[in-house]
Amino acid sequence: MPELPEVEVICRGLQEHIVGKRITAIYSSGKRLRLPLERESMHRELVGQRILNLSRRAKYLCMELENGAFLIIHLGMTGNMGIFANGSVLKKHDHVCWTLENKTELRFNDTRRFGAVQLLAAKDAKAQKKALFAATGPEPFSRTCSTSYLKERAARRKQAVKCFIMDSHVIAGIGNIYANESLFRSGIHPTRPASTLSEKEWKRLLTIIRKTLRHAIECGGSTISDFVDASGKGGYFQMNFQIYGKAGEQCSQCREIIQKTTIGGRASFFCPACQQEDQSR
DNA sequence: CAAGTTACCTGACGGC
DNA sequence: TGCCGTCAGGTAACTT
Repeated sequence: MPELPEVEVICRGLQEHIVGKRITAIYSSGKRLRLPLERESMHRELVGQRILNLSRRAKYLCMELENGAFLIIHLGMTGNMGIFANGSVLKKHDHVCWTLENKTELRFNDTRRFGAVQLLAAKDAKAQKKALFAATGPEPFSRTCSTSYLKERAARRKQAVKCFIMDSHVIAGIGNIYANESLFRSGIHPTRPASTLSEKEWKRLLTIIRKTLRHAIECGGSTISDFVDASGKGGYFQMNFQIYGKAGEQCSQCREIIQKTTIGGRASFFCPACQQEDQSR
């Protein structure tokens, strides 16, 4: 579920509640997440440490501690983070709780446990972090992620453009939903081989990806104000999807019936009129 | 090297 | 009512 905008909103929402606070205790459910939880070292490295900052890279949350350690959190499909009163009743699927000095707790909840909580120990955290993101593509809002960058990366790739923009090694943060939305809004058919997009099309697609992500962040931003107890507030904020999940409905632009297909094993939605398969548009 | 497939996991939902 | 199959999507390891 959480793609770049959701992670960004969670990141911003948590900041004011945790930055500057000291971790006083850690609880974990013992259930396995996508990666094994290093309970011992997490306790050793984090307890007593102040949180310096929280940032986002791709769909990961990166928490930096004053001793130089990092906590890297991925929300997987169903993960969420929230702030709760210390000692309040745990919800089902709360897997990790970091108690803070001000009688609150940061909690990681993840129904399907596709998420992961990774500790980067202080002594080589910088190097580990670098290695972790070595193969990760640029952030969509970064200068590095330019029209020419995308065009060059796509040069010899016959892969569907939808799979291409969802590839985190190419560009960070775009999941199935925003890939569908961005391609629809760009008028590009999702199965078009990535190498066939013109410079002009890449330019439009990049602009629209940025616009779509920014809009989604803004829609989610309204939930920040009441972020305490944010866990459980699922869903995709207030953003209205134009194409995702709309199979059989009329296209908002042309009234054509929206089609559904599978691309790269993922549900894909498109308007056959607005997103022509041949590239002569 | 590119690209396709599978595993990981739970809950919701539809069919019977 | 309940059982079963299917689907949902992020990531990385694996196969082709």
